[in-house]
Amino acid sequence: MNTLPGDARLPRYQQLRDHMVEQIANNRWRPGEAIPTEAALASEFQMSVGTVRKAVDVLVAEGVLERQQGRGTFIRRPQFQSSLFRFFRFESANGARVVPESRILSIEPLPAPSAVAAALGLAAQTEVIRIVRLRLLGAQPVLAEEIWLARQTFQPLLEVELDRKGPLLYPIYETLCGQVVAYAEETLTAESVDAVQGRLLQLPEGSPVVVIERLARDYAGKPLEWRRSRGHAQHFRYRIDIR
Amino acid sequence: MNTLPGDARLPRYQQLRDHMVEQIANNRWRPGEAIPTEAALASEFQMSVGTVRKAVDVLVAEGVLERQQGRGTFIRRPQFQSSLFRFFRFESANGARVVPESRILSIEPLPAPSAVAAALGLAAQTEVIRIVRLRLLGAQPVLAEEIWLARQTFQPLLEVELDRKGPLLYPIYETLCGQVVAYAEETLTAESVDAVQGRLLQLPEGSPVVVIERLARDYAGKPLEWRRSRGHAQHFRYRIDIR
DNA sequence: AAGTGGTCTAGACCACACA
DNA sequence: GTGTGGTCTAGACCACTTC
Repeated sequence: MNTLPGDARLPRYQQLRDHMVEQIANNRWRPGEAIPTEAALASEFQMSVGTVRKAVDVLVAEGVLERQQGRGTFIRRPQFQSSLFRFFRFESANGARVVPESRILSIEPLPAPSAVAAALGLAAQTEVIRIVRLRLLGAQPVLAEEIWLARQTFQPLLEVELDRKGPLLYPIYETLCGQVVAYAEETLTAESVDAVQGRLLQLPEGSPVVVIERLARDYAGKPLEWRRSRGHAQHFRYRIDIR
Repeated sequence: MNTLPGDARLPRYQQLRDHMVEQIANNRWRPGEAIPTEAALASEFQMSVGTVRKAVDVLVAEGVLERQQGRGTFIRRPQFQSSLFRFFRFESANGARVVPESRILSIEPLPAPSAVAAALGLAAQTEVIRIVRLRLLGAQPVLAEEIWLARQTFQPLLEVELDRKGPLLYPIYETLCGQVVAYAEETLTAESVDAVQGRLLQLPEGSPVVVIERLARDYAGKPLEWRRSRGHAQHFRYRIDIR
């Protein structure tokens, strides 16, 4: 038995939803784990199973939870490497999808430029870490990325050989820095590549490139990472259903 | 009282959902109209209100219906002109969003090229209508569009002065041809503009443009229109939330 | 067989729209 | 006030997973 915090004017299923998000944000439940059964939650918070189901429905629709009939309901671990696949077609010679390798060109602490500080919600000049890296298929560069992180939180990254740890950063954030990326906002634009980026991507200056800016947040909504990725427009294809 | 058609092994709420989609597809209910109340549907199909609510929930999530507390549940009329706003920022001098004007450059019947026939689900060489038009803000072209329609269904378009009827085609399809666009699939790509399109858009050859291909369908899923729009990448910005 | 989520019921009361 | 959708209850039984 327990009582729900939060605004009592809200529907009870919303209060429960908010409470569960908070549990996840506070690492009470970890990604991949099962939450208590619907019956257990109903009895803990003195509500009917139907109300619990409605709260869970909301979180499933938001992509936070995942139901598995007969097994339980689990905290979903977001699959962010799929993000690039939504935008860029990276395929090996036989047509299988491939995660491009990663080559880190630089990683260094520096005072935050004002745009980065604003995006990450930091005071101007706060120390941040900038990572510049290339993503490659074989020898061919396909994406150039700039990644910005608060130094205070991500200091451990400066003390390891990142390139040894594979192309995906978010699992590293989780194991090394205890930070879980839960949501992200992405903005797509397109532009003509400049000389610097063109050299990185081995494209003639003026070639069309697609730019993806991403702000990644934890379950509590706190900004963790800001990154800007540029890729050759020729690999870019994005499909969407509208109504 | 009534019985539901369809696969009786499916959950009853799914059967009701399918039935309602069929009603809409057959123009039994028109966009903007209210569907029967939940209580009426429950008694008509001999199920509880909770089951009706679940069927309606699904259709609301799919964007087909819209609930209005205290008023009723309505067939949603899709607002497709907002599609371009999702991708391109068209603003007047004072920052307000504007629907670009339309200037039709050509409209003519011709045998379907094979790619168009495939997209529209027509036999090769079926007669189709091709519309080429520019979208402009003031004197400035911002989008160039190619639009393909089955001639048999859209013949009335050839017999009117389309430019007199405003920049939005879908309301015209509805009033003149009785066709309601319900869903669409869009594919985004980017490329360097060629000489022909560059002249239309008043851009130097090689400038980056974003290409949107759209296949629009009616409620029954039948393809109605295939179009390809090109716009200057500088106006392109698309934001998305991921999890 | 036991435990989980999935479907469904029949009712209650609340919040909002509208005449 | 009447009618609509919105919330919530307390059960029942089904389908699937796991032991």
